[in-house]
Amino acid sequence: MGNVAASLILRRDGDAVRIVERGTAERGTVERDTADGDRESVVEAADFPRFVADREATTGGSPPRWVWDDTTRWYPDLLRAGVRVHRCLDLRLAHDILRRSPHIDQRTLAGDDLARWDALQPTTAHDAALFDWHRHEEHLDAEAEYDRQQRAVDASGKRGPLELLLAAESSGALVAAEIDHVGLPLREEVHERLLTQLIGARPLPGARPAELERLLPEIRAALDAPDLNPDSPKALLGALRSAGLDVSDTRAWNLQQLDHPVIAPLLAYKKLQRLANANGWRWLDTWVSDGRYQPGFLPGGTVTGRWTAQGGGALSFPAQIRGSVVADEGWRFVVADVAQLEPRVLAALSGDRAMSEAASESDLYEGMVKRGAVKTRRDAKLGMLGAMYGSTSGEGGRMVARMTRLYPRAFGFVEDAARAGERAEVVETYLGRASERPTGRWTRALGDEARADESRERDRKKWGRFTRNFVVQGSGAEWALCWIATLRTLLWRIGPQGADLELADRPHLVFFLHDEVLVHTPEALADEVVAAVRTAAAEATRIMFGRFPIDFPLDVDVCRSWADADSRAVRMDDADDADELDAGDGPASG
DNA sequence: GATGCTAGCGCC
DNA sequence: AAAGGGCGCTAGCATC
Repeated sequence: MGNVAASLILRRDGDAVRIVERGTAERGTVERDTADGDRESVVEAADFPRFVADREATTGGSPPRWVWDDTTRWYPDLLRAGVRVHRCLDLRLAHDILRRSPHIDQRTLAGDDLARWDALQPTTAHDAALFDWHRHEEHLDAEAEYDRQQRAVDASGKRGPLELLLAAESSGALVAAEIDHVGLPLREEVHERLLTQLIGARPLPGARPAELERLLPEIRAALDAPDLNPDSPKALLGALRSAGLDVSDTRAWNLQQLDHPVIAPLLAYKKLQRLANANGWRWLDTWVSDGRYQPGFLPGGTVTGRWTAQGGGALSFPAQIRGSVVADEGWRFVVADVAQLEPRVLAALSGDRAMSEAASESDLYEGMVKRGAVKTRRDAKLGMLGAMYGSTSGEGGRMVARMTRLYPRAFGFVEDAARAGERAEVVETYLGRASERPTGRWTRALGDEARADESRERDRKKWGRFTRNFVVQGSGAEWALCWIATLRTLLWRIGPQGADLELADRPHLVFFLHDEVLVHTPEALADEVVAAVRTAAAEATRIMFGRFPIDFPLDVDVCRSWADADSRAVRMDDADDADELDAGDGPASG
């Protein structure tokens, strides 16, 4: 990720910020740069944003790296002050990764405040309002932790991949903070109109929306259950059974198979009720203001390294309401997603040439069909999903068995990961994020003495499916982090340059969803943004996999509304299997 | 009234 | 007999 001119290690000290500047004569070493020496300065909190802005502006070509305990404790304030940084090292996120890594000598990370670093949690907008800004972290010694981490990584034997992982993770933290800062453009009036069309006008507090109120008597009549509340799964299940329907749960997919007058209105009701609950008026009031939705992204929130979000449901933003996401006047969205990210990552991490050859097609599954490996796209997909999730029976299981002969390296790779998990071993992503160790009931299930017990055997298999998927999902998340980190840097160079131009004035990332990004950009710069998105993907591939031949083709759309980014929909229409497999197109694959 | 759990469904 | 991974979020419901 380029040469680092200097690391500036930050620590809050009362109402001031103490900054230790460490030259890095030799990248990654802990030795102090004797030519330059450590410089320590103390800056009043009020002057800190300007200090950062100056350093960002004056370090010609080689911006500093800000080393801080936790991006969520530093960066939002800077962004509010109009200051953006090029790069950082997030010690909290790095600590989490290193603490789990089997390549790290954990003694190297041990310090007086180890437990505090272990327990350090990101702050949220909610916390920020509750707690004084330096209450939690003022005693955390970033300099000591930084030194420990550097030593640990240097001695790990995996320095290159781990440094890349920590850099990518840290860049992700910057992206997340920036997205939360600017927000996703979402027009309240469009959303309200959409809700009104689908479920009726905004109801009075406590009342059901009109469309639900309309469906309710139909459902009750069809089941001869005049007081039924369909929102109660228990009551609904009872009513369905009383009506003579043979059901064991009330899932929509199961109800769909049944032939009964209640099914149509009930499924319609469930669908609309879900929308009203998850993304209705209350959601709008809570999470959207002044035309912006703030997703509350938490980088590294998942064991596999995928992000999570808190509160607003950002990671399950329904396709149904993406029409509310509308670019500003004179602006556009550039929407890009990767087709079959995880299968492609698997081909590369296992070094499976046959699979990477099939991946030279924009549709990996068609590539397999075209090369005669499988008969239909549907078969290819069932087999790939089965391999990544651990199907053992049914069509998926059969395809896994067949395709294992065609792609022994890729299929063997996930198989090995599953076996390792079943033996209670830790598995790793491509860059070295380690899976958590089994605890609690899992420890018992994975012990040697557990062999004969059926329920423990089930648990053992389940843990194997987790580690099987971990290596693929986690490595896919790493590719995606490299992608958005590079894209973020490229976007900053597009369009007019100037210190007075803030993030929201330029092309900027507004959403990230595992394998998909949204960039909000002035219309005139959209073509440049499209090129940047593609360049960043190619660069991510090179950074991760070097010369191994693997393609990560993107579907890119320039549009006014997220709903108009229809490459995904078109591809699913073309497919012969959109309805047979789960609602999406597989894991983070499009 | 607060808390923790499950069922169900949304996303990848 | 069947056996697909990772999440968040809501309402309902049991419990304290």
